[in-house]
Amino acid sequence: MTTQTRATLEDVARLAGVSSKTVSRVYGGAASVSPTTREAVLSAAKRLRFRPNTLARSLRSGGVTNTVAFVIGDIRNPFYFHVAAGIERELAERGLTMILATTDDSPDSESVVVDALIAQRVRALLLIPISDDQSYLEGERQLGMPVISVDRPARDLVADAVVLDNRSGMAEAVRSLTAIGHRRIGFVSNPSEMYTLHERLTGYREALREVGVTDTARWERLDNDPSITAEEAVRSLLESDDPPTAIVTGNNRATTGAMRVLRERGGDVALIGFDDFELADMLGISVVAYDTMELGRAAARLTLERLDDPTGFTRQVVIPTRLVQRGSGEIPPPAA
Amino acid sequence: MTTQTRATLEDVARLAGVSSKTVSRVYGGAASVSPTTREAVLSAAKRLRFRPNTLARSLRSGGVTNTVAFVIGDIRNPFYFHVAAGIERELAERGLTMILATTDDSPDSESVVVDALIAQRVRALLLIPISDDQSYLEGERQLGMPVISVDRPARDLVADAVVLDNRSGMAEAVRSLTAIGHRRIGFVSNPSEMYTLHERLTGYREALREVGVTDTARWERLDNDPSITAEEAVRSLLESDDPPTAIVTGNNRATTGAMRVLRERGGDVALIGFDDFELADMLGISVVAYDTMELGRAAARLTLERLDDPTGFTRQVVIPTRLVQRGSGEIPPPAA
DNA sequence: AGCCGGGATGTCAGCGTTGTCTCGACGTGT
DNA sequence: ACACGTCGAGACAACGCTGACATCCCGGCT
Repeated sequence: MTTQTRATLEDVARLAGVSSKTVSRVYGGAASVSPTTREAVLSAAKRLRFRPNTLARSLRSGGVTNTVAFVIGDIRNPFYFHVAAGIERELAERGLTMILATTDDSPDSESVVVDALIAQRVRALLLIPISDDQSYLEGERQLGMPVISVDRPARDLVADAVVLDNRSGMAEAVRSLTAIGHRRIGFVSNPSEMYTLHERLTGYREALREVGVTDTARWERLDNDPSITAEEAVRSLLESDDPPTAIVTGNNRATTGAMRVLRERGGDVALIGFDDFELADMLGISVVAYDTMELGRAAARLTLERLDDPTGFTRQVVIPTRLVQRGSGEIPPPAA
Repeated sequence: MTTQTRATLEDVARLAGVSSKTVSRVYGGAASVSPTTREAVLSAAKRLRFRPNTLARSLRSGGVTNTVAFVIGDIRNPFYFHVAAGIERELAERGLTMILATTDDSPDSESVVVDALIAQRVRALLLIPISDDQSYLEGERQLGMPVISVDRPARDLVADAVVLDNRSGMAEAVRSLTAIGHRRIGFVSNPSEMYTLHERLTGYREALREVGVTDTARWERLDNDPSITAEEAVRSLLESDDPPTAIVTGNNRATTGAMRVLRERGGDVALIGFDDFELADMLGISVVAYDTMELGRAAARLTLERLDDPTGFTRQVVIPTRLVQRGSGEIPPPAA
């Protein structure tokens, strides 16, 4: 009574009394099939619970699937999944499916994971680069596979990319602090990815240089040693000979860490974080915010663009940031 | 100079001077190939940038892919993502890939989305059911497709499931409140899914009945009207004739809402939320917590189990909850 | 010398689908 | 009555791969 095996075009054709090609035509759309035949086919298909086999279809039609891969480092990071959400949304509108793959933040596994995806003949590749060389993708690119780099540019590979306006976002934050009189401003970052850190740090230095502060090294705490937490970094800053009157952080984990320390110490040090986070409004934390989902959407749009025009010039899309003032960033320095 | 089309087994075979079957054997693993030949094949493959075509392989070998689908309502919900993370982790260890699909919380699109996934011949189907009838999956189940229901049981379908211990989790929370003297306890929930809401509400009522409180209706605010926010619900509760001295919430959005209202009113009403959330520790909010990733991991393990033993009895895994006391839930009633 | 076993390789067909080509039937215009 | 175009439908091959089976060669045994 139960079908042991899945129905194929042939099965449907046999039941409907037509050839398999006719069934194919019914599903394929375009070609001409008489209404009577179409009906017969559809009812047979329904009876057999027929589902066209996308695999076979893809194989026949030049190996093109409707699947796009998004490669991320660590799926637990909420940042990544907001981006993924944006991608998924935008792709779904074009009937593309997103498949998510992770490298567990291990640079070595990046190319392994990507290889597996290519073996699955994904239609395009979106990735947050973590290895320091993406040149292994050059061949794919030449074969027409769109490669889109997200959150940071690819290394040694010409590829479309979507990045944040890291530098000016951070500069804006620091300027808002110097505007109210701060000069000694700390920069704290958790171990984090080189590119974004570098850009944000540059923005920080630029903004301070504008008000004549050039020797910022003593206020920079960017330990890439994962054993040193942002909390410790902030404590060491505040206990130094020349403690800052304000702190900016390089990412949201650092912001939370800094927040905890500043809270327990009482609140006269200003704080502005990079990356918005839930409940930041409630906690009164000023941040450099941006539309995380839009980062994904933009990446997806770039993908579609590249699919439509494989030989076009590669583009880099920059997502703007904005300073959200909620209190913590508007605390003036002690002696004004 | 650039290969215009992707290399196939044939191409590699020709270059290596062997038959395509031999190349297949090199990649397939098991069979015996002399070291010399293997070398020749591998170097030819490398030269041609050959990547085996998983699609073709799957097609040939009975249409089985290594892809598992996870169907969720709204990808922006962080809850889903933690679950997805758990699934991905657990599946990756077995070489399975997770593909994420969303229904945009529209019950009607559930079966459409699932259909598309089946057309892709996914190996198993994990879903957070949102339509009120999953019987359309019965055929697939009979064809041996594992169907795992996550966070709530499937409707009208025998399927493995992973759920939270909603009822006793909530009961524990309420008991902790009655233990310190609360009797008038409000239950506030945002519009949310029926099953979990029902279970949690039942736990709430049970715990109150244990201390002789049976008429709880006046303290229940479970508007499924999305236009009524949790904030409003809490306000209306507090302004009623018989205001509660403590509030429990049915999900994390409701918790945040309640928290905001209680904060602005000053803090003599106790609050325990269902679902943990980031920074809850910092805000001192007591919650019923559970391991979100574990929910996903358990679902994935169930999937693997069902793949290994397609005819075994279906199981329901219950993820335990635990009460995390952080202050807001330990506020005693005014007149103790 | 003749036979057997087994390792290394090849041949062939077919997985489910669709592109290409072909064929028959029917309608139209002269 | 005949040529011609159009439309619906089928036959066949092929997409890239692997399972089943065949073949070949060589060492070891009687």
